[in-house]
Amino acid sequence: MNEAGGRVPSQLRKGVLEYCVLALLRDGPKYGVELLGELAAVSVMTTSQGTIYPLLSRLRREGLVDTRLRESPSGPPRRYYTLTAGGRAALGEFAGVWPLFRDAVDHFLNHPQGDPV
Amino acid sequence: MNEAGGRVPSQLRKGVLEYCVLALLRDGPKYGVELLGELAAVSVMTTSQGTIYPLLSRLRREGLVDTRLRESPSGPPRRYYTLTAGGRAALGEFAGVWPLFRDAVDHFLNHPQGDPV
DNA sequence: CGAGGTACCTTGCATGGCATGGTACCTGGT
DNA sequence: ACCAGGTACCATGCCATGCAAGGTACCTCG
Repeated sequence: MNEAGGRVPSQLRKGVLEYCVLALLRDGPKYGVELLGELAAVSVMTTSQGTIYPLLSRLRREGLVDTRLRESPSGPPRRYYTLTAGGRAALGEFAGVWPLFRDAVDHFLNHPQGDPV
Repeated sequence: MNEAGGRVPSQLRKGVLEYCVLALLRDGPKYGVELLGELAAVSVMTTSQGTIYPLLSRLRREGLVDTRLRESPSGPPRRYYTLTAGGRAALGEFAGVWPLFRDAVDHFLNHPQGDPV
């Protein structure tokens, strides 16, 4: 259990983390641990290696990212992930659905006692 | 696969539907099919009986809702669900986390090429 | 008394986050 | 030469939860 947020965010991240990663890759190639850091910069998105690596493998298997192994200035080689055309398309699809979903949740949360929509 | 939205919304709903239901119950007791209808009023939240009934059973088991069987004016009796204090607390906790989560996703989606936060 | 509508519920599966544990590379100290 | 510690990658197994499919029961109407 994640102490910084508890049980709720873990379920929330389901199906969203994937697209946050794709979004981060718009800015250029990134490697696993780097992505972990950028996600954790927004604390509610903090996750672990046990989440990110299976996720990245899946993205690769589905052709949404390409990978390239590169030497590190200090440490073991890093696997850099780059968006493919398919990845860009998937991200675009999500960007279309997300606002609808977000507003729906806001709607349910913020309209007390039979407020008109 | 849900034709009205595809694979994305189904994963998005995970862990959120529960709180949308709790939010709907703030307005007073509701029964299963009624909740289905109110969720479907926002199309991205459309779901099925196979989702809602296990969910409601779980909420009851966890003490977030109370239930009461009542006769229907026409048809079989309906099981009405009411928020408990625990349910209200869970909803409040979610209402605290959700904006953080929502803004985080917006952040990742909307900040191109190294925009400062 | 059967057909159709309403309503409840269960079973089994698929998805995806997570804890845990393991491997390998590189550097720096002794 | 060797080992400790940091960095980085990856796999296994579990659990929560949405969903399709299928089942039961109540009520009304012809």
